[in-house]
Amino acid sequence: MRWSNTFIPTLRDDPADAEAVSHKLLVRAGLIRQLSAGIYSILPLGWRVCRKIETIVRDEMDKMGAQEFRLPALHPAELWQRSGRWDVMGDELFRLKDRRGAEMCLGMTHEEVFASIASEVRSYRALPQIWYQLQTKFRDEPRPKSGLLRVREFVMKDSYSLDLDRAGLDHAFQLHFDAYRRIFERCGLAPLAVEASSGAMGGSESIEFMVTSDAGEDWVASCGACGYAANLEKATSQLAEVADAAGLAAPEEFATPGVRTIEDLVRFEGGAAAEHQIKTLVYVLDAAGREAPGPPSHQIALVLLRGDHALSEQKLRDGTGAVQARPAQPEEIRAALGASAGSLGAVGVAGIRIVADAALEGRCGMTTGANKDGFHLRGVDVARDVRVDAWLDLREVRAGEACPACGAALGVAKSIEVGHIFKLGTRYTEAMGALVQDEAGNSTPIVMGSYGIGIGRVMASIAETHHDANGIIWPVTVAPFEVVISVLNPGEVEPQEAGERLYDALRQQGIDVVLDLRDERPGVKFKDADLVGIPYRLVVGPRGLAEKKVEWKRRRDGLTRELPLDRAAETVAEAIFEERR
RNA sequence: CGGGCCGUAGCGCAGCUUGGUAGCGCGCCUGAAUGGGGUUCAGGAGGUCGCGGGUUCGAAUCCCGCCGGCCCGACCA
Repeated sequence: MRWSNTFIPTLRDDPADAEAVSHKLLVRAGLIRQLSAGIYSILPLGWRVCRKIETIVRDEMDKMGAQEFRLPALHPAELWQRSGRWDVMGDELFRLKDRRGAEMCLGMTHEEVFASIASEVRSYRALPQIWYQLQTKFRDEPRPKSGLLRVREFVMKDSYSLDLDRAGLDHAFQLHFDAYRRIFERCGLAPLAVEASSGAMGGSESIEFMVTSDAGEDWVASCGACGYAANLEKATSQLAEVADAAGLAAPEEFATPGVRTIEDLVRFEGGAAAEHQIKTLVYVLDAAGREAPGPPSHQIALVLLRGDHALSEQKLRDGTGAVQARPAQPEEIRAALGASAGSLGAVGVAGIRIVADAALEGRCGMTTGANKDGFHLRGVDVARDVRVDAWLDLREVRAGEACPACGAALGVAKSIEVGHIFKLGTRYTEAMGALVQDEAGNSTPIVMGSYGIGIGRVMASIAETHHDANGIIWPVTVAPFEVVISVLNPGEVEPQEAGERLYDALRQQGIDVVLDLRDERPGVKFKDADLVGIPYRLVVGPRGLAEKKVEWKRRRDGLTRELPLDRAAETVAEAIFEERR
């Protein structure tokens, strides 16, 4: 390609509405343009990067024996109604009607479609299968942000494993785990594989691939000592024992005028330290759970935590089976408990579901609200005074707490989710009637797994982690071009011809090269090459040409060498072959 | 969905308080010089001032409504 007739609209200024580094750089370097909130056009340079990422993904998928499909993006409502997700997915599912008024939606993922196709698999002998596609997903995110990191329309590699049993699923899951490792590594990323919540997807086990970055939106707890890593939605830690004072014979009410928060009560004369308080939160859960179809019903629940602990809403959802969980409104709280936030407690409460964090188990001498505005109870013995329906892990882990595996201090870092793999089980295959006959002739639902990688998010994550003050620094494996030849005096015959010869020679070696013959000042070409992030630059200018040499510069670290003109193509090609892997 | 900020040329912005024929920088086009890190000079093109309504002799500017975008929060497979 020639730079002059390739559409590379670089910008000098950061776009005003961009915050994330990758957003600024991808726009400035001319890879993407925004069309609407969370909707982006991929420009030629961006598309080159995406295609290289896709090629790596396809290569690794094909290596595990997966077969590529192309499924529709437009789905009939009926499909989603069958799995129950039509009601569960809420506003995130783009819904529309066709001309006859039939309800449809745009696919946010493809478990339903693949499972319905899988219903044509009738015999265990046809298993296992791994099916995949690269295709556009639509999710009406409440808040798109950070350029390509969180969007409403994006391309995903999604794959689905079909197996006769759990052991088969475990194997397919492991194949994906290993393939994902290689894919990200080849893209220049080193994501952490972390335990994650499966959320509304359902299933028994899931692992996210997380790239540490401030632009990320998930928090990951990880242990530098033993390698334990988990999304904060799932992470646990070891807690130090708290010594309780001898309890009272019964809870004792005391006046606490003006006390509204845990902190207030810590400071209050006759109050209690936070770890000796019970935090009482009121939540509204949809009780239907994820198995039952139809619109969910709602239920008030009390959520109890140690005073100094924070609730993880995802753990609450996971622990209770709720799909939605939201804090109750003040009126709902008053109706349920007869008091307002600040004086709430679970002692003596009947007829309301009570879930408690495991850290409260066996505690006594605790202080909590009395369900009477301006009053609290002290001397509460949890086992004796509170009717707990379920003990759950509800607490959000904090940095510095002890690793559950080895006891070392956990770190917590912001991360971008670039991939997620799920062991789904039989939820979708049962719903879609994807049953096979096993060896004994019994009909049994296919066991399914699902696995996703966001292509655009991978591209943005690379930009997010590979850049400097001058622009992006693409790894050779995904770079829009591997080499740029900057000809400094394009108006003169000799440099131009030298540039063209180099260009032809590199093309012949199979190198992805762009020739910059634009009538621009050298500085402009250098700035553009750096901004766009091309890994290698060859400079053909009068200075070197006088000695039959060209300058070879590596973007990554600025390493510069003089190469003899007649050997340059060969030398550069060798270096690139080395880095392609 | 709650809170905040913002829509003026391809990009970045000023003008709005105090209404009077729309401006700056970059980029773009033409010409000249220059030629190893966004060079310089001269000339030029380009705008329904987000949309609709109102007030006014007159609205980018004041008022009302709507739409769109960004950030924080809620939410998020």
